[in-house]
Amino acid sequence: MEPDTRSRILDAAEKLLVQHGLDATTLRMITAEAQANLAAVNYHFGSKEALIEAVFRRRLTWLNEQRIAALDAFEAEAKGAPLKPRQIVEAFFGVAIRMAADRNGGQTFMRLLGRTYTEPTDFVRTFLAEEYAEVIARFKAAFFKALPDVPQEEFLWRFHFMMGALSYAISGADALRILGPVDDSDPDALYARLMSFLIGGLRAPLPEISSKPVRKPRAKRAA
Amino acid sequence: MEPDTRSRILDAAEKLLVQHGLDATTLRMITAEAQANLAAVNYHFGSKEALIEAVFRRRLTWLNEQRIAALDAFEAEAKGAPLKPRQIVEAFFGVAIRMAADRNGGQTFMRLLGRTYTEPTDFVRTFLAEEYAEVIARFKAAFFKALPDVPQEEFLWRFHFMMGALSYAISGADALRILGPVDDSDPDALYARLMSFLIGGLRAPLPEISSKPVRKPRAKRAA
DNA sequence: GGCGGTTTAAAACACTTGTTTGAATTCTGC
DNA sequence: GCAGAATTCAAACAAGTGTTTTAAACCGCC
Repeated sequence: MEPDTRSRILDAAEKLLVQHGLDATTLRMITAEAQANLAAVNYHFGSKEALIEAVFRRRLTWLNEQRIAALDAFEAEAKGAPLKPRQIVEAFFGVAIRMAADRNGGQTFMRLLGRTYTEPTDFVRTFLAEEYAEVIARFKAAFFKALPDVPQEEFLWRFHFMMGALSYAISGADALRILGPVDDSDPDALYARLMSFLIGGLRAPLPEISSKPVRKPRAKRAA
Repeated sequence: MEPDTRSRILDAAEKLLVQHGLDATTLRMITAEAQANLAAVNYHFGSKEALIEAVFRRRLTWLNEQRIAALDAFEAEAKGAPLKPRQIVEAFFGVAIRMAADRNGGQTFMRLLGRTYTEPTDFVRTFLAEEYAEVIARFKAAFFKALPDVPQEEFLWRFHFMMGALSYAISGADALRILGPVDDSDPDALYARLMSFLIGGLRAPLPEISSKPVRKPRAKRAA
């Protein structure tokens, strides 16, 4: 209860949004959790949409700055030479995983982000796109330089797949409970696991794609 | 307008749920799209929750039956020998991708499923868990047989990551628009891309989990 | 025909949503 | 102290939610 109302609302909103989703989280839930008056959110933020945007922006800008900083560091170290794919993956996804490991709010936020990425309300999507624009451009360039023989479109898809794996990695045991009981308490282990999976997927042999529909070599069941 | 009201409602609900999410989709939107009366959904299904459950169950049971059938076919072919990891991946994820390629409703549903897996309302999660129970058990067993060196927990995580990649693969251009313009019109290409990525990730070298004192001495390739 | 069960229709139900209002209260600088 | 701004508060707002109700229309069938 110590920080000011505005911060308490942001924290409460972050926590509840990841639990219930964007639409199912009501202002009354948020203000109750934040021990603030209902009207406070409209007073401090103007609307529910603006509040949600503030929740995202608060951490997302920082996250992407960290990503770019990590990339800068690797590139300075490389002195113009192409980076190793592993370094680029580390700069983008490692930073995210590390933020997700931060019990001090970062974990909550990353789960929210992972969930929202595929399920965007329109206003969140456009806002996410602009917030990601710079970091995406930087990493695309780095990857094309590191793996010049990988077609652009192919790489974009793999990057997309990697984002999916990251998202599920962060949402963690919530969804994993469907598969079976696992331990997600060790962030270092999760980091190592995800990294090796991502690198393996990124460096997989390029698929053979013909422009015309190909017959799928599939073993039809005998039954 | 040809089929009966119940089917029209199911189709309309499926279409709208993937567009707006579980909570943001209202019964009035659904009944308007289905050209049915508002009360029809409560008459035919009992409640909104029951309708959503029916939307999922209609295709999900069939999907998982297909997965088990595909696994059965491979196992019959192998005559007791362990399957190749690629076959198991094909049986689980290939079937899903192929259903997602079906423009005749399957695509819509798979996007809905991928989105819902990480963002589950409580009742959807418990229902998903029971609907997945059998297929998960079968595939866990097949994988453990095929890759005896891989610790169970390690495999569960990789399976989880693969689900994430699948989910993003299916949600496709919607989310990819953040990365840049790509073509997701060719389902065969998507299938080939995802498969090679998944196999690459699954067969990646096992990570070294340093935090635990017990080391895995046989940390060779995962397959 | 007309009847019984099934389906649709319109309206109202009780409730929750985000937002606004206008008066109290607290804080700030002097 | 105290004016003036900033913040909090309780209450109400209009609009939208899922659900229920009641009557009307439809259907197959003897």
